[in-house]
Parts: sequence; structure tokens; C-alpha cells
Amino acid sequence: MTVRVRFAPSPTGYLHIGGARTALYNYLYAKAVGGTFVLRVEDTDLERSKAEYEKLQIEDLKWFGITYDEGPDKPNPKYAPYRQSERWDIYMKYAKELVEKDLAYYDFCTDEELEAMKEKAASENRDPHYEGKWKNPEFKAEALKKIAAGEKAAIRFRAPKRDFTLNDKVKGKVVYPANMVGDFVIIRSNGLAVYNYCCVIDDWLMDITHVIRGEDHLSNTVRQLMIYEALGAKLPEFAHVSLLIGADRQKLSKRHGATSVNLYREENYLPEAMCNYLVQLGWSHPEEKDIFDKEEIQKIFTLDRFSPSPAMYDLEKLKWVNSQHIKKMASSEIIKLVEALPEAGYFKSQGPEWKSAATELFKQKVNFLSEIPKQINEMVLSEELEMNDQLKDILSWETTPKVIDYIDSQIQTITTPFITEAQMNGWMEHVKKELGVKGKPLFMGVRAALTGKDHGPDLKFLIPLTPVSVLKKRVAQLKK
RNA sequence: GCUCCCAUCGUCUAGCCCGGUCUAGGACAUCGCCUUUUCACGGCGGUAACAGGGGUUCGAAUCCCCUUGGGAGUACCA
Repeated sequence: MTVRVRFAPSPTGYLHIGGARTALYNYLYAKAVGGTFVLRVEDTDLERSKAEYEKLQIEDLKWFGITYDEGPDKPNPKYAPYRQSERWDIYMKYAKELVEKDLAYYDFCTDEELEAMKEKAASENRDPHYEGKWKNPEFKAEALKKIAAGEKAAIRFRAPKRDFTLNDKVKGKVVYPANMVGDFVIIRSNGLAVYNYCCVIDDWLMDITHVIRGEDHLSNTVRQLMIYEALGAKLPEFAHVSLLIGADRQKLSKRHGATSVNLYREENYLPEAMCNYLVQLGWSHPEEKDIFDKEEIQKIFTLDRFSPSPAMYDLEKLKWVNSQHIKKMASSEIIKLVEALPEAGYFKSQGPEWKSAATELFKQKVNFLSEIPKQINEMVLSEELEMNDQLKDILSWETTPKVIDYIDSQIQTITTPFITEAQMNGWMEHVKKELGVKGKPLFMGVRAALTGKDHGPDLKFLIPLTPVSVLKKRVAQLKK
């Protein structure tokens, strides 16, 4: 039997970081065992579900490189349709069968009655477990007659009064005591099915073998276990992955800042880095590696390396992971990506040699791709000197004026658009040997003269990338 | 309230299932030093954790119980 897993998002917003992580785990597992990854859209909440969100979420998934084998736009006739909103009749059909078998019953209870029941239960300090009076066969006949006459009613599942046990891949053995839940609604009085029920019907009918999802579903799983049993369906394996939490240890949500995947896309995070980080949040590499890519993980991914405790979503480490992936990446790849950036005007206008030299230099120093053109604009292009305390300090050294004078005299003789690394080294040699300036005054003096800054990348690489016209202007400003 | 889940450095985690090799390992962050200056990179090193209490055992981070703390669920939401 081949493995079939699914990711089942609700299209009620952008793809969430947590959702992406769950999708990733499913995807990785499918890849690891040669299974099928299904995308199912859980849009039973008509109020909040929007078709455009479905599209957006799929785009986000694509950005991650998460592709699915089956889904709304890639249907397998055996299992289609893949949107729950297109499966109402299926849910109803099985619900009626459950009623036939007395495993469920019609409930004509009104909202007011329900409310009263809940209040009463609360006042008696117990759970408002619903137990309808329609258990009685007479009531059943009566109910069926009313339904036939067109009366609206919900269908409630009759919860067996006994323990249920789940052997979860992450949590281990979980025992749900009897009476944990009362009879619960599976079909609303408007005829539409409810999550805990559709989910089971779909997983069953779609032959899902492994349900990998967030821990927030763990408590609800008892309801699903009951339905599987009533249906006579084979239970899939369950893996309830711990939740992502924010800095306040609460479940990660919008108020924790950037929790939508599209935000990271816009910020030009590397999808590979994002995957790397997300996978690592709750799952550990068997060799304790921190940096890895999807191709590597999908070969070795297993369900037994999940951490059972929640993981805090921490931008600092993500930043570092991103920087590591930038360093790993071929410069040719980076060039393509950088050129697509809005700040990359100057970068784009340069020749291939300049681009690759600049990329080699700056990719070592940034956490984000967008910092490459930003740094270039600042370090290479800016003509304006910013007179800060550090710079003033350097200028006050007694060796600095003669360094500047020398650099000025040299730069005047240059007629090429750029100087070479050899020329740069020659200047350094001269200042060191002939002017007798070495160590900190040497490097800081030359740096100040040519960049007007007290920090930046190695001079011998930086200066050959800087237009001579810019260098001249900087030196001229310092001469004044 | 009730039910379930969770508990190793500030953070992500290894180790836990199959007790001794753990004076608890790695990574991020942080601090210090080194590298022809600075930021960064790299290298080296430091600070830093088994929530508390009981058991079981010759021996417990590892097994059991309790407490505490955190999380989730408790809907005709998903």
C-alpha cells in the first residue's frame, strides 16, 4: 500500500508559517517514501473561505518548492473533487447511512435550547455534553417523518461512552477517557457538514495513510476516531506535530508580526533557507546538521525525529540560516536574483566580471539578498561622505593627511573607469614602505581616503569595484 | 472548570523509547581573543540548561507518581 499524505489548508487567509511547516513535513514524508502528496482545500466555512486565498496559498506553496501530486487543479478522478465545498452530497450520503445504523440521529434542537443546556451545565460545573432524546426508536420514526416533511435538523453523531486510544507517531499513546465528548454535530441544520466529520470522510475516501498535522487537532482526534470506527474505516497513522509559538510562548498568530509566507517572499528570503529553518523547528537531523536543503532532507526524512514540545519561532536564527544559504549558493544564481531586485539598477548596468566580483564579495557579508544592492549603493556608489565621530577620529591622526595626499596624487593619474587590484596593492605598499605608515593607521587611513567610511569589506576587493570617478569625488571632499 | 498534550542552556535542539559511555553535546544569540585596521567572514575560547519534590534502582536527564508552570481542545469554526 502506497503512502498517501495530505495538506488541508483553509483558504481563509494567506499561507501561514505554521501551515507551511506542516505542508513541508507532509511533502518531505511523501518524497522520502515515494508516496503521494495531496492538497485538499477545507473550505467548509463559507463565511471566511475565499477562492482567491486558495490561489494565493498555492502560490506560496510553489514558492517553497512544495508541489502536490493531486489537488483541485490536478485531480485524480478516483478521489476528486478536492474542495470540501464540492463534496457536500458525499458527506450527506454517509451521514444518512450513519443515521440508518443508529450511529447518528437528527437533532431539532434550537439555538436557544442549546444555549440553555450549556448554561445549565456550566452552573452545575460540568461539561455540556449533549445527549439527545432521539435515541429512542419512537423518536427516530418521528424524526424521519419530520425530515421527510422538509423540516430542518442537524445530524448529531452518537458518541460511544468508552475510552479511545490513539497511537500517535509524535505523542505516543494517548488515551481519551470516556465522556470526554458528548454527541456532536456532523451535519449542520443547513445541510452542510462540519470539519471533524468531513475530515474523516475525506481522509478515508482519499485513502490517506498518514495524517501529519498540528497538535491543535489532538484533542479533536477523539471525535475523528469515533467516526472512523462508525464508518468501519481503516485508521491512518497520526503524527501530531507540536505547534509553533511566539516570543510570549503563545500559539503563533498575526500579532507576533510576520507570520504569513508571502511577507517573507516579499522580503526576498530564500525559500531554501525558509524550508531549512522551518523543518528544523520541531524536527532534528539525524546527524545534527543545521544547514541542509530540501533535496537532502527528502531522502532521509522520517516521522520519528519530531520533538513533542512546542518550538518558538525566532527570526534571529532564520536570519542566520538565510545567510548560510546565500553563502552556499552559486554566484551566478545570486546574480539572477539580485538583478530582479528593485534597488539593483546600478548592479544590472555593470558587466559580467564586475557583477560576479561584487557578488562574490558581498554574498559573504549579508543575511539577505536585498542587502547586496543596498550595500553596493552605500559602499560603492555613494559620493557623499558622512562625517561621523569615527571618521573624524581617523582624520585627526597625524599620518592621515599624508596618506590622503598620496592617494589623491595617485587617483588623479588614473584614466581608466576602475583601478585594478594590483594598483590598489601597489598604493598600499607605497604608503607602508615609503610613507612609513603601517598597521591600523595604514588601513584606516587608506579606507577613509577612498571610502570616507570607517568600515566595509576588504579594500583590495572593494576599491577595484568602485568607479574611479566616485573615488575622486570622495578624496576631493576630504582634501578640503 | 473539565480533558488531553508538553517541560534539557535566553532560543532551536542531541541524548530519553532500550537507565551507567552525560563532570549533558551541537547550533543561534551573547562575551572575549586571533586573523594586515573597522563591520562582516573565518578560527579559537568563555558564560549558559536536565522546572521542583518524591519514589524505583548499586546507579536516573533517561522509568513511575505528585506539584508547579506552559500549551491546546472543550462550537451547528477550521
